[in-house]
Amino acid sequence: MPELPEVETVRAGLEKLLRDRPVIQNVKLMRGDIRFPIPPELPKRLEGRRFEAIRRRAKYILFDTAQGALLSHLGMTGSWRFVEAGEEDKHDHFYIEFHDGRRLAFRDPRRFGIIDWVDPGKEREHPRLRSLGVEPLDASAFNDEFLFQASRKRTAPVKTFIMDQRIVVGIGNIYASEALFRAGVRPSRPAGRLTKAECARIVKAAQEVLLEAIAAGGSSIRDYRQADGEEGGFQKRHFVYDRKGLPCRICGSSVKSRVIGGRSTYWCSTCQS
DNA sequence: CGGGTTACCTGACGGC
DNA sequence: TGCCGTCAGGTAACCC
Repeated sequence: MPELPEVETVRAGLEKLLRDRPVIQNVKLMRGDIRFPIPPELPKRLEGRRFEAIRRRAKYILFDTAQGALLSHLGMTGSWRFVEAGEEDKHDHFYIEFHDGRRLAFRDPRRFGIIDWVDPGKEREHPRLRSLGVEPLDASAFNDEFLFQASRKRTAPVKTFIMDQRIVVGIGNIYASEALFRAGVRPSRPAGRLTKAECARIVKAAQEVLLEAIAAGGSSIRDYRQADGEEGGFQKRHFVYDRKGLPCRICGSSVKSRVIGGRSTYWCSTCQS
């Protein structure tokens, strides 16, 4: 579900809402049965501490404390939300209760999310973080030369390639289709046959679409909400995603869709080659 | 190693 | 109304 813009929106929202750095009074584990079990020692790591900073790496959010960090991935349906009395849900996996009386819940109906603990100084070797590729908004790392070199001899479709988190992080199923539309490159093109110029267009398009989506608060298709509960607004500005059979917003021809790499993929066969 | 498929889960939606 | 099939912002574990 959430890709880089949604995760970044949630991170920024949490950072703002927790700016006064309230002390964590207690952590209540409700159910630990997500993809990988929630570490049972989470409460003792967090209680009595405060979040010194809230950062993002790829689609992960890191909540820094003085003695390590809480790591979260939202999977498809994960969310962080402040929950008032009476707003509890059976899909709440744990609550973080602050001294000021607020209660932050990690909610994840489909349970594809990840919660883990990162020991101080061990970020680079953490199993979930160590194989991640470059940040797409880091222009010094994600550029035409990088994408061109990384894609040589790769036969996978370019859409699958740019969604590979070991290459470049943060791009998921929505923004892969949207970026390739803007770049004028068909998603089925073998990555290894992209020209340098096409790589440059893909990099620029991906950075633009991610930044615009962040500015709009992300895309709310189904579950996703910002940290304050509001919907994102970028879904209104999708050119192709979820628009099968509808007219291309540029040329009017019917938007195409088929499964590539196991994921629904959208493109305009007139605008993209 | 690269590339392809399957599995993990719940809930929403459309067709009958 | 209800039942059933399909699909969903992701990723890890397999297989070849």
